[in-house]
Amino acid sequence: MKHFYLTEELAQEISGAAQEEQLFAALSKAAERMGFDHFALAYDRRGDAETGSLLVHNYPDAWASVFIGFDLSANDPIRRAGERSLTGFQWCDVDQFIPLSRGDRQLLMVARENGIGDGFTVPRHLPGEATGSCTFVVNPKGSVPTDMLHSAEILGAVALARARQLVGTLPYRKRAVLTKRQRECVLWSARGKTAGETAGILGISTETVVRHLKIARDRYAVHSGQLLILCALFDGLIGFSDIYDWWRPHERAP
Amino acid sequence: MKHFYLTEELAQEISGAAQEEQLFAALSKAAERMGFDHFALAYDRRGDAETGSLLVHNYPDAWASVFIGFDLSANDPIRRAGERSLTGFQWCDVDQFIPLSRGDRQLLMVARENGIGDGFTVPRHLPGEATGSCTFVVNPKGSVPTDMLHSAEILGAVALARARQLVGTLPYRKRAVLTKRQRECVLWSARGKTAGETAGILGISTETVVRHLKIARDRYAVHSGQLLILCALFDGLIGFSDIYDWWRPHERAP
DNA sequence: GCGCCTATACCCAGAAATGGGGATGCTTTG
DNA sequence: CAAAGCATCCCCATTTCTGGGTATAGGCGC
Repeated sequence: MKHFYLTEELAQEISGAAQEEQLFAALSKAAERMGFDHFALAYDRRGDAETGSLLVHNYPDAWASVFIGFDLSANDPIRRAGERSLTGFQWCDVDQFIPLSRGDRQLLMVARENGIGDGFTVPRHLPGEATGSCTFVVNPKGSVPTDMLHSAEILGAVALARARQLVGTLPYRKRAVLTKRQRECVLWSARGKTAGETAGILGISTETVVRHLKIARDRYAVHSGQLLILCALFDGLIGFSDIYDWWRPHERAP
Repeated sequence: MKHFYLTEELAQEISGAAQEEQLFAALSKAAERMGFDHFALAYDRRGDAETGSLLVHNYPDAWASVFIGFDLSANDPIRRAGERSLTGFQWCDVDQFIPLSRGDRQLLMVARENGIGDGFTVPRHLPGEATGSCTFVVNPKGSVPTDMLHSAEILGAVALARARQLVGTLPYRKRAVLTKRQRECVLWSARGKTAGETAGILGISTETVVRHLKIARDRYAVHSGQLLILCALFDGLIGFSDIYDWWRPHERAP
């Protein structure tokens, strides 16, 4: 496969980028070599806009100023589609992932007028920590080099992993010392049970459950049950999958 | 690169698997060809344990029965690490992602006694929809074929994408299940603020905050504030770092 | 044995959440 | 344009949480 060595070389460069500038250079080169005209790498660690996000791109100035200036990203259908795909996808296929509203189509039209044609986006998500995407774009007149999508998928993933390293992960916090019983009470609380229900499940009195939860809150020095389970979740005392099945999927308004 | 054609061929087989049995066969073959002894593919679409999850593996019977029978997966450190990594990772490196408790190490020891040595796990997450992982494992005496990790990463991702297709996607739900104001209220709630405090922060009445939170709970069809913020967290409406600074590191009892 | 921690249980009082009802402007969307 | 959704405010009653005090029994290590 003729592209393999190229991909390998570009991946090395991307993952070796020590700073944003080098990442820019490496991705610019990667996009060009693959036959794309632009790239955009966005990594968003939630909550901390200053140090928690990274946006590197070589979009045309016109589009960049429109897209970022007007904060169109909030309604970006590509971003929404990225939340529904495990793998990279071509923009012309987004309607396979999400329905496009009139506003969405309009946004894509405006993009086209600003030099942004079709594209290929590699999404990655870390539940509770961050979302990111790496996009390669061609001009409106050009077409996506479909024989390079495999490479684009790999390079996008590499770039996102590097972005996460540059941005930094969330600081680690040591596990709290909760006893077994306390953890059980926290877990059932996280599953939406009231103290009374938990008492029934564990076969102890409501008062005791209340007491366990109070001690757990004290341990974490928080004053609300919400924060308590977030602490426990972040500590790894409980995991998302411990609670997946306890809130029902339910039908939401179409 | 000598592995390239192999990877390509195996990827074709995996992504072409029409049913679970074929996926099993394709992944068995892939694991073997790469120099691994076992594989395990887990895909968990939220909320529907019966049709929403897929578990395919060729682990030794002893370990499979222990691991699944005793539901050790709930405490699996590999699973937790997978929630903290954008890319595939080797098991011997998990302590770079999460701290290992004594129980965690014990679990890994037990695994080792049951024929499960080191491994390489490819995690993928879709916030609000599912989490999955594809793992390749070597025997305790063997060692992970590090020159094949690139292939493993690709094949794991392909397998997970196929698993998602087999399991089916969740019916599309637009991201803004919650309006901006509702999200704000949820966020401050997650930060441990009461409705009254949130009202002060947002400059609206307490009643309105209460109403927003009620609507949010209704949207997710849950009955507690705890579950509400977990839903929001899982949906990606809020992130850990949104709340990280709102619960104090606090000194815990030594 | 003694101290420390844990699990268990109970009481109280105030604060907060939860689940209903209704109403008004305003923007967005089809 | 008309319908839908959003943000805002108000009322109500009930349940649950939260924080404080107190106590007994058992396990564990020193």
